[in-house]
Amino acid sequence: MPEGPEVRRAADRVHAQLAGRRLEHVWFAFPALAPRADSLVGRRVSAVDSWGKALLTRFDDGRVLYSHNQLYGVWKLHDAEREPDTGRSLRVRLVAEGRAASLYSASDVSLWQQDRLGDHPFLARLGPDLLTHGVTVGEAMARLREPRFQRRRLGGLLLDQSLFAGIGNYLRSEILFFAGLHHRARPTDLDETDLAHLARTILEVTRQAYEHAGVTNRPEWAAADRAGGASRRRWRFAVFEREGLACHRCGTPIERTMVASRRLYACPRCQAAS
DNA sequence: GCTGCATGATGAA
DNA sequence: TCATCCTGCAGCA
Repeated sequence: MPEGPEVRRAADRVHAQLAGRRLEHVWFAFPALAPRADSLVGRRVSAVDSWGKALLTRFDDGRVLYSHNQLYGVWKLHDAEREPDTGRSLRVRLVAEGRAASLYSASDVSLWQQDRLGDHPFLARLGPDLLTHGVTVGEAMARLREPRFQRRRLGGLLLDQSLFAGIGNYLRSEILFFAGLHHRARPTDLDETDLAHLARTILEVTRQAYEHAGVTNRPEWAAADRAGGASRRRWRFAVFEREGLACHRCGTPIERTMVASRRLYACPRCQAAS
């Protein structure tokens, strides 16, 4: 569940599974963490939330479990007595009052004191989370105008977690498409109207992905794709991974390029360089 | 079975 | 900007 919206959904699920419950069993695959597992037994899970792509499991003694799934980590919820059927490697298991949450495959996990979380090297550099920190359009515009960001090209800037935490590679393509912008455009190139449109699009596409389990395509376009027999991988997005297929807006074939060492998909007509 | 790629991030240059 | 690490999996023998 790689990008911010999916991580937030995972956090919601783990929260619903464990929040308020007392831990009966804690297991860590990591040598640095394993000795501390027993010290969590008896504590309650107070909340599970996310910040960008980081998932934070909070305990009632002020400690916080940080986990980052990178490309492959996944949380599974299950009954304590029932082992999930997965060939993946178990990394974390939290069992509270008979209910369990297990983290598989993730390799970046650490335990922090709540008041020292700001020392985490990754969290320390994160910008506001678009879903959890209640960013407004005006605040997003102001952030895009900050001197350290305003002259950078959007193709690289949107992936920078210090701008807004949680935007990943598929959201970058989707946001630029819905904003009608070329990846080489800079915030300074945009007038008030276009900057507002970009800010609103960043918030809306991210929110849409959160509410619809990662689907950012417009319902009517997705329906048309599905009617044509497209797989979820194809109908899920408006442009991402649609190289060679007709743009939903103008029919021009979608193009794929590498920008900042990542795949970027765009409509050469709707997102022409200005 | 092997290879390359991936919705990610880092550190060196 | 590039190589590298992390792990799983799709695609191809």
